[in-house]
Amino acid sequence: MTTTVPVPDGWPSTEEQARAVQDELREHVILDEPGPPPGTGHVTGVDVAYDDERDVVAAAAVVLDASSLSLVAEATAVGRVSFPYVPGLLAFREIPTVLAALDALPCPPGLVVCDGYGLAHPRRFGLASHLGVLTGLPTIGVAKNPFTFAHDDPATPRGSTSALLAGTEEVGRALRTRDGVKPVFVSVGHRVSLPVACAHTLALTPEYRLPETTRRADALCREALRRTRSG
DNA sequence: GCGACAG
DNA sequence: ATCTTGTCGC
Repeated sequence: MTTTVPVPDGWPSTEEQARAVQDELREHVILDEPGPPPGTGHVTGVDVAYDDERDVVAAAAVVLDASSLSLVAEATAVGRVSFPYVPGLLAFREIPTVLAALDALPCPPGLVVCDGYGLAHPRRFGLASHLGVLTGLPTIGVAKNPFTFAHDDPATPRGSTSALLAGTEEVGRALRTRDGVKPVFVSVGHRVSLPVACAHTLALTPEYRLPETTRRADALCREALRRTRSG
């Protein structure tokens, strides 16, 4: 079942408004909790796919058992594109529909894994941070690119890390999830520590570079978008 | 001022 | 993100 969502009332309509929202909500991020132990409970991946031509966005939330990585539940939602893509303001484009997909789940999500950044953000409030503050859930961000941040190449073996740096501040880590393959970029969202976020990411990558959560959420939201086009 | 820039 | 064929390899 796919739920349909409108753009929320009061949603920012300018970049200036959106940045002001980030500056305000940032105060509510919790950074001093370790987060759920890797391999226990639920882990949920969220992702979105777009059809800018038709102004449609589809989101998916996929709940896995953290220990076996088997499917527990999944939900999708479709909505209107709520913001243009602006680097640093990605959350305003994705969050309304992602929230609807999470709400449609029949069980608690546990840790939420986002496709993008949390703390590693120009104002230290990326998608994962934003989603965490709005839901109260523990969240992390796992991105495929280093954005504007600096990093050294991690050593070759899976599990190797290097700091993601904004100046001298460590805002995340480059984490090698497969031997010799381009690393992913992990940052903290809400209520999870950086070492625990990296441990979760490793637990979610037994076979591929990207976490099973995001792989499955990606496949599901694309399928939901296709159903929107044909049905 | 110019370019770069998560998805 | 999305547009897109074949191709090399496990």
